Amino acid sequence: MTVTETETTDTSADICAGPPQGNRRPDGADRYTISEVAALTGLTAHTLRWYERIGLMPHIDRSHTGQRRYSNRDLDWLALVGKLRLTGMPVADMVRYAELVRAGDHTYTERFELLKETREDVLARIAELQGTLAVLDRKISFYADAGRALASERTR
Amino acid sequence: MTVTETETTDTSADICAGPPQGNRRPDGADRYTISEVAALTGLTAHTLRWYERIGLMPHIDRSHTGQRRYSNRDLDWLALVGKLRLTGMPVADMVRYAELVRAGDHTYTERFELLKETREDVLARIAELQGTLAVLDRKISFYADAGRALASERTR
DNA sequence: TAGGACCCTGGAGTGCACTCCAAGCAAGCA
DNA sequence: TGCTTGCTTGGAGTGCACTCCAGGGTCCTA
Repeated sequence: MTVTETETTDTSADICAGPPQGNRRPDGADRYTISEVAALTGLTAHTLRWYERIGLMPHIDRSHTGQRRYSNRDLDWLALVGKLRLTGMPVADMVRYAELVRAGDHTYTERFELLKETREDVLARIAELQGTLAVLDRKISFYADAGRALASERTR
Repeated sequence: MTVTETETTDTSADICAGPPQGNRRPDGADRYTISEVAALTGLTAHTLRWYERIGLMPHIDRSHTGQRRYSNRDLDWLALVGKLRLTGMPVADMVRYAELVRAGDHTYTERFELLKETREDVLARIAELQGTLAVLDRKISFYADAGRALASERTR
């Protein structure tokens, strides 16, 4: 049995994926230029090349003249990277994950652990934000009350 | 009527305030040194001085020899700043808010708007994170299934 | 009154995640 | 054939949020 990242192909369950990365080409005809991928992902061409340089991308296929040709699979990987980036995960950690994927099946457990840790981080982050939301809501209602008091002062 | 930030004194409703900023001194005896505030807030003394330099803090009281003496009110402000920082609000925006507070009552509406915008940002951020959580959960269960398959393969 | 811990300042340095640049090659079109 | 547009590279530059340093003053305790 082989544990690969092919499952990233399933993006059907994605909720609120940033910029709509709609018009994909069917598998087999999926050879996107860097600027097409930039448009599709919302990243700049600069950033895409940089991701590759630091090892965050698998080796991208090239045209006969050396230009990058991205596949649907590369797009899936970028979608995952985008999600992980949203969690605030440092790029270095994402590179580590990419290395594990490249290294093959024996890194399976480590990947699993990394994902579970990330999940915990995300839950903690959500809790933090909800705490902040509570503070914000108290302040907002304070200002709203003050606003009403000010208004009634004017009409008095 | 005066709309000040005295309401920040009420921290009773704070949920999950980062490092427990418990042992405060009673109002009137609240003259903390910079290192005490550092311990209380989890910020470094460097960062506290830097916050002051960029205008993120009100003017901090000084001892007769020029050393900073923070008050409970300063601590409250720092708690709010900490919350806003958690939302990912840029420091420049927090400085803007601080300026509005310093400027007085006539900035009331602007502050209100800023808080409401921030609230929207936080809600959007939470939604994003929940989207990421969904992706993470799918991947995690994929790995868990793969793990079970691998295990049953071994016992076969 | 000596020593060590703490505090002050302006300015320089750090780490991260991009972001841009210069110089050159390649493809499509008038 | 020239022009425009897009792609290539290594390396340098940017903006943010700290983080640290040098050189000096202050506080407290023995």
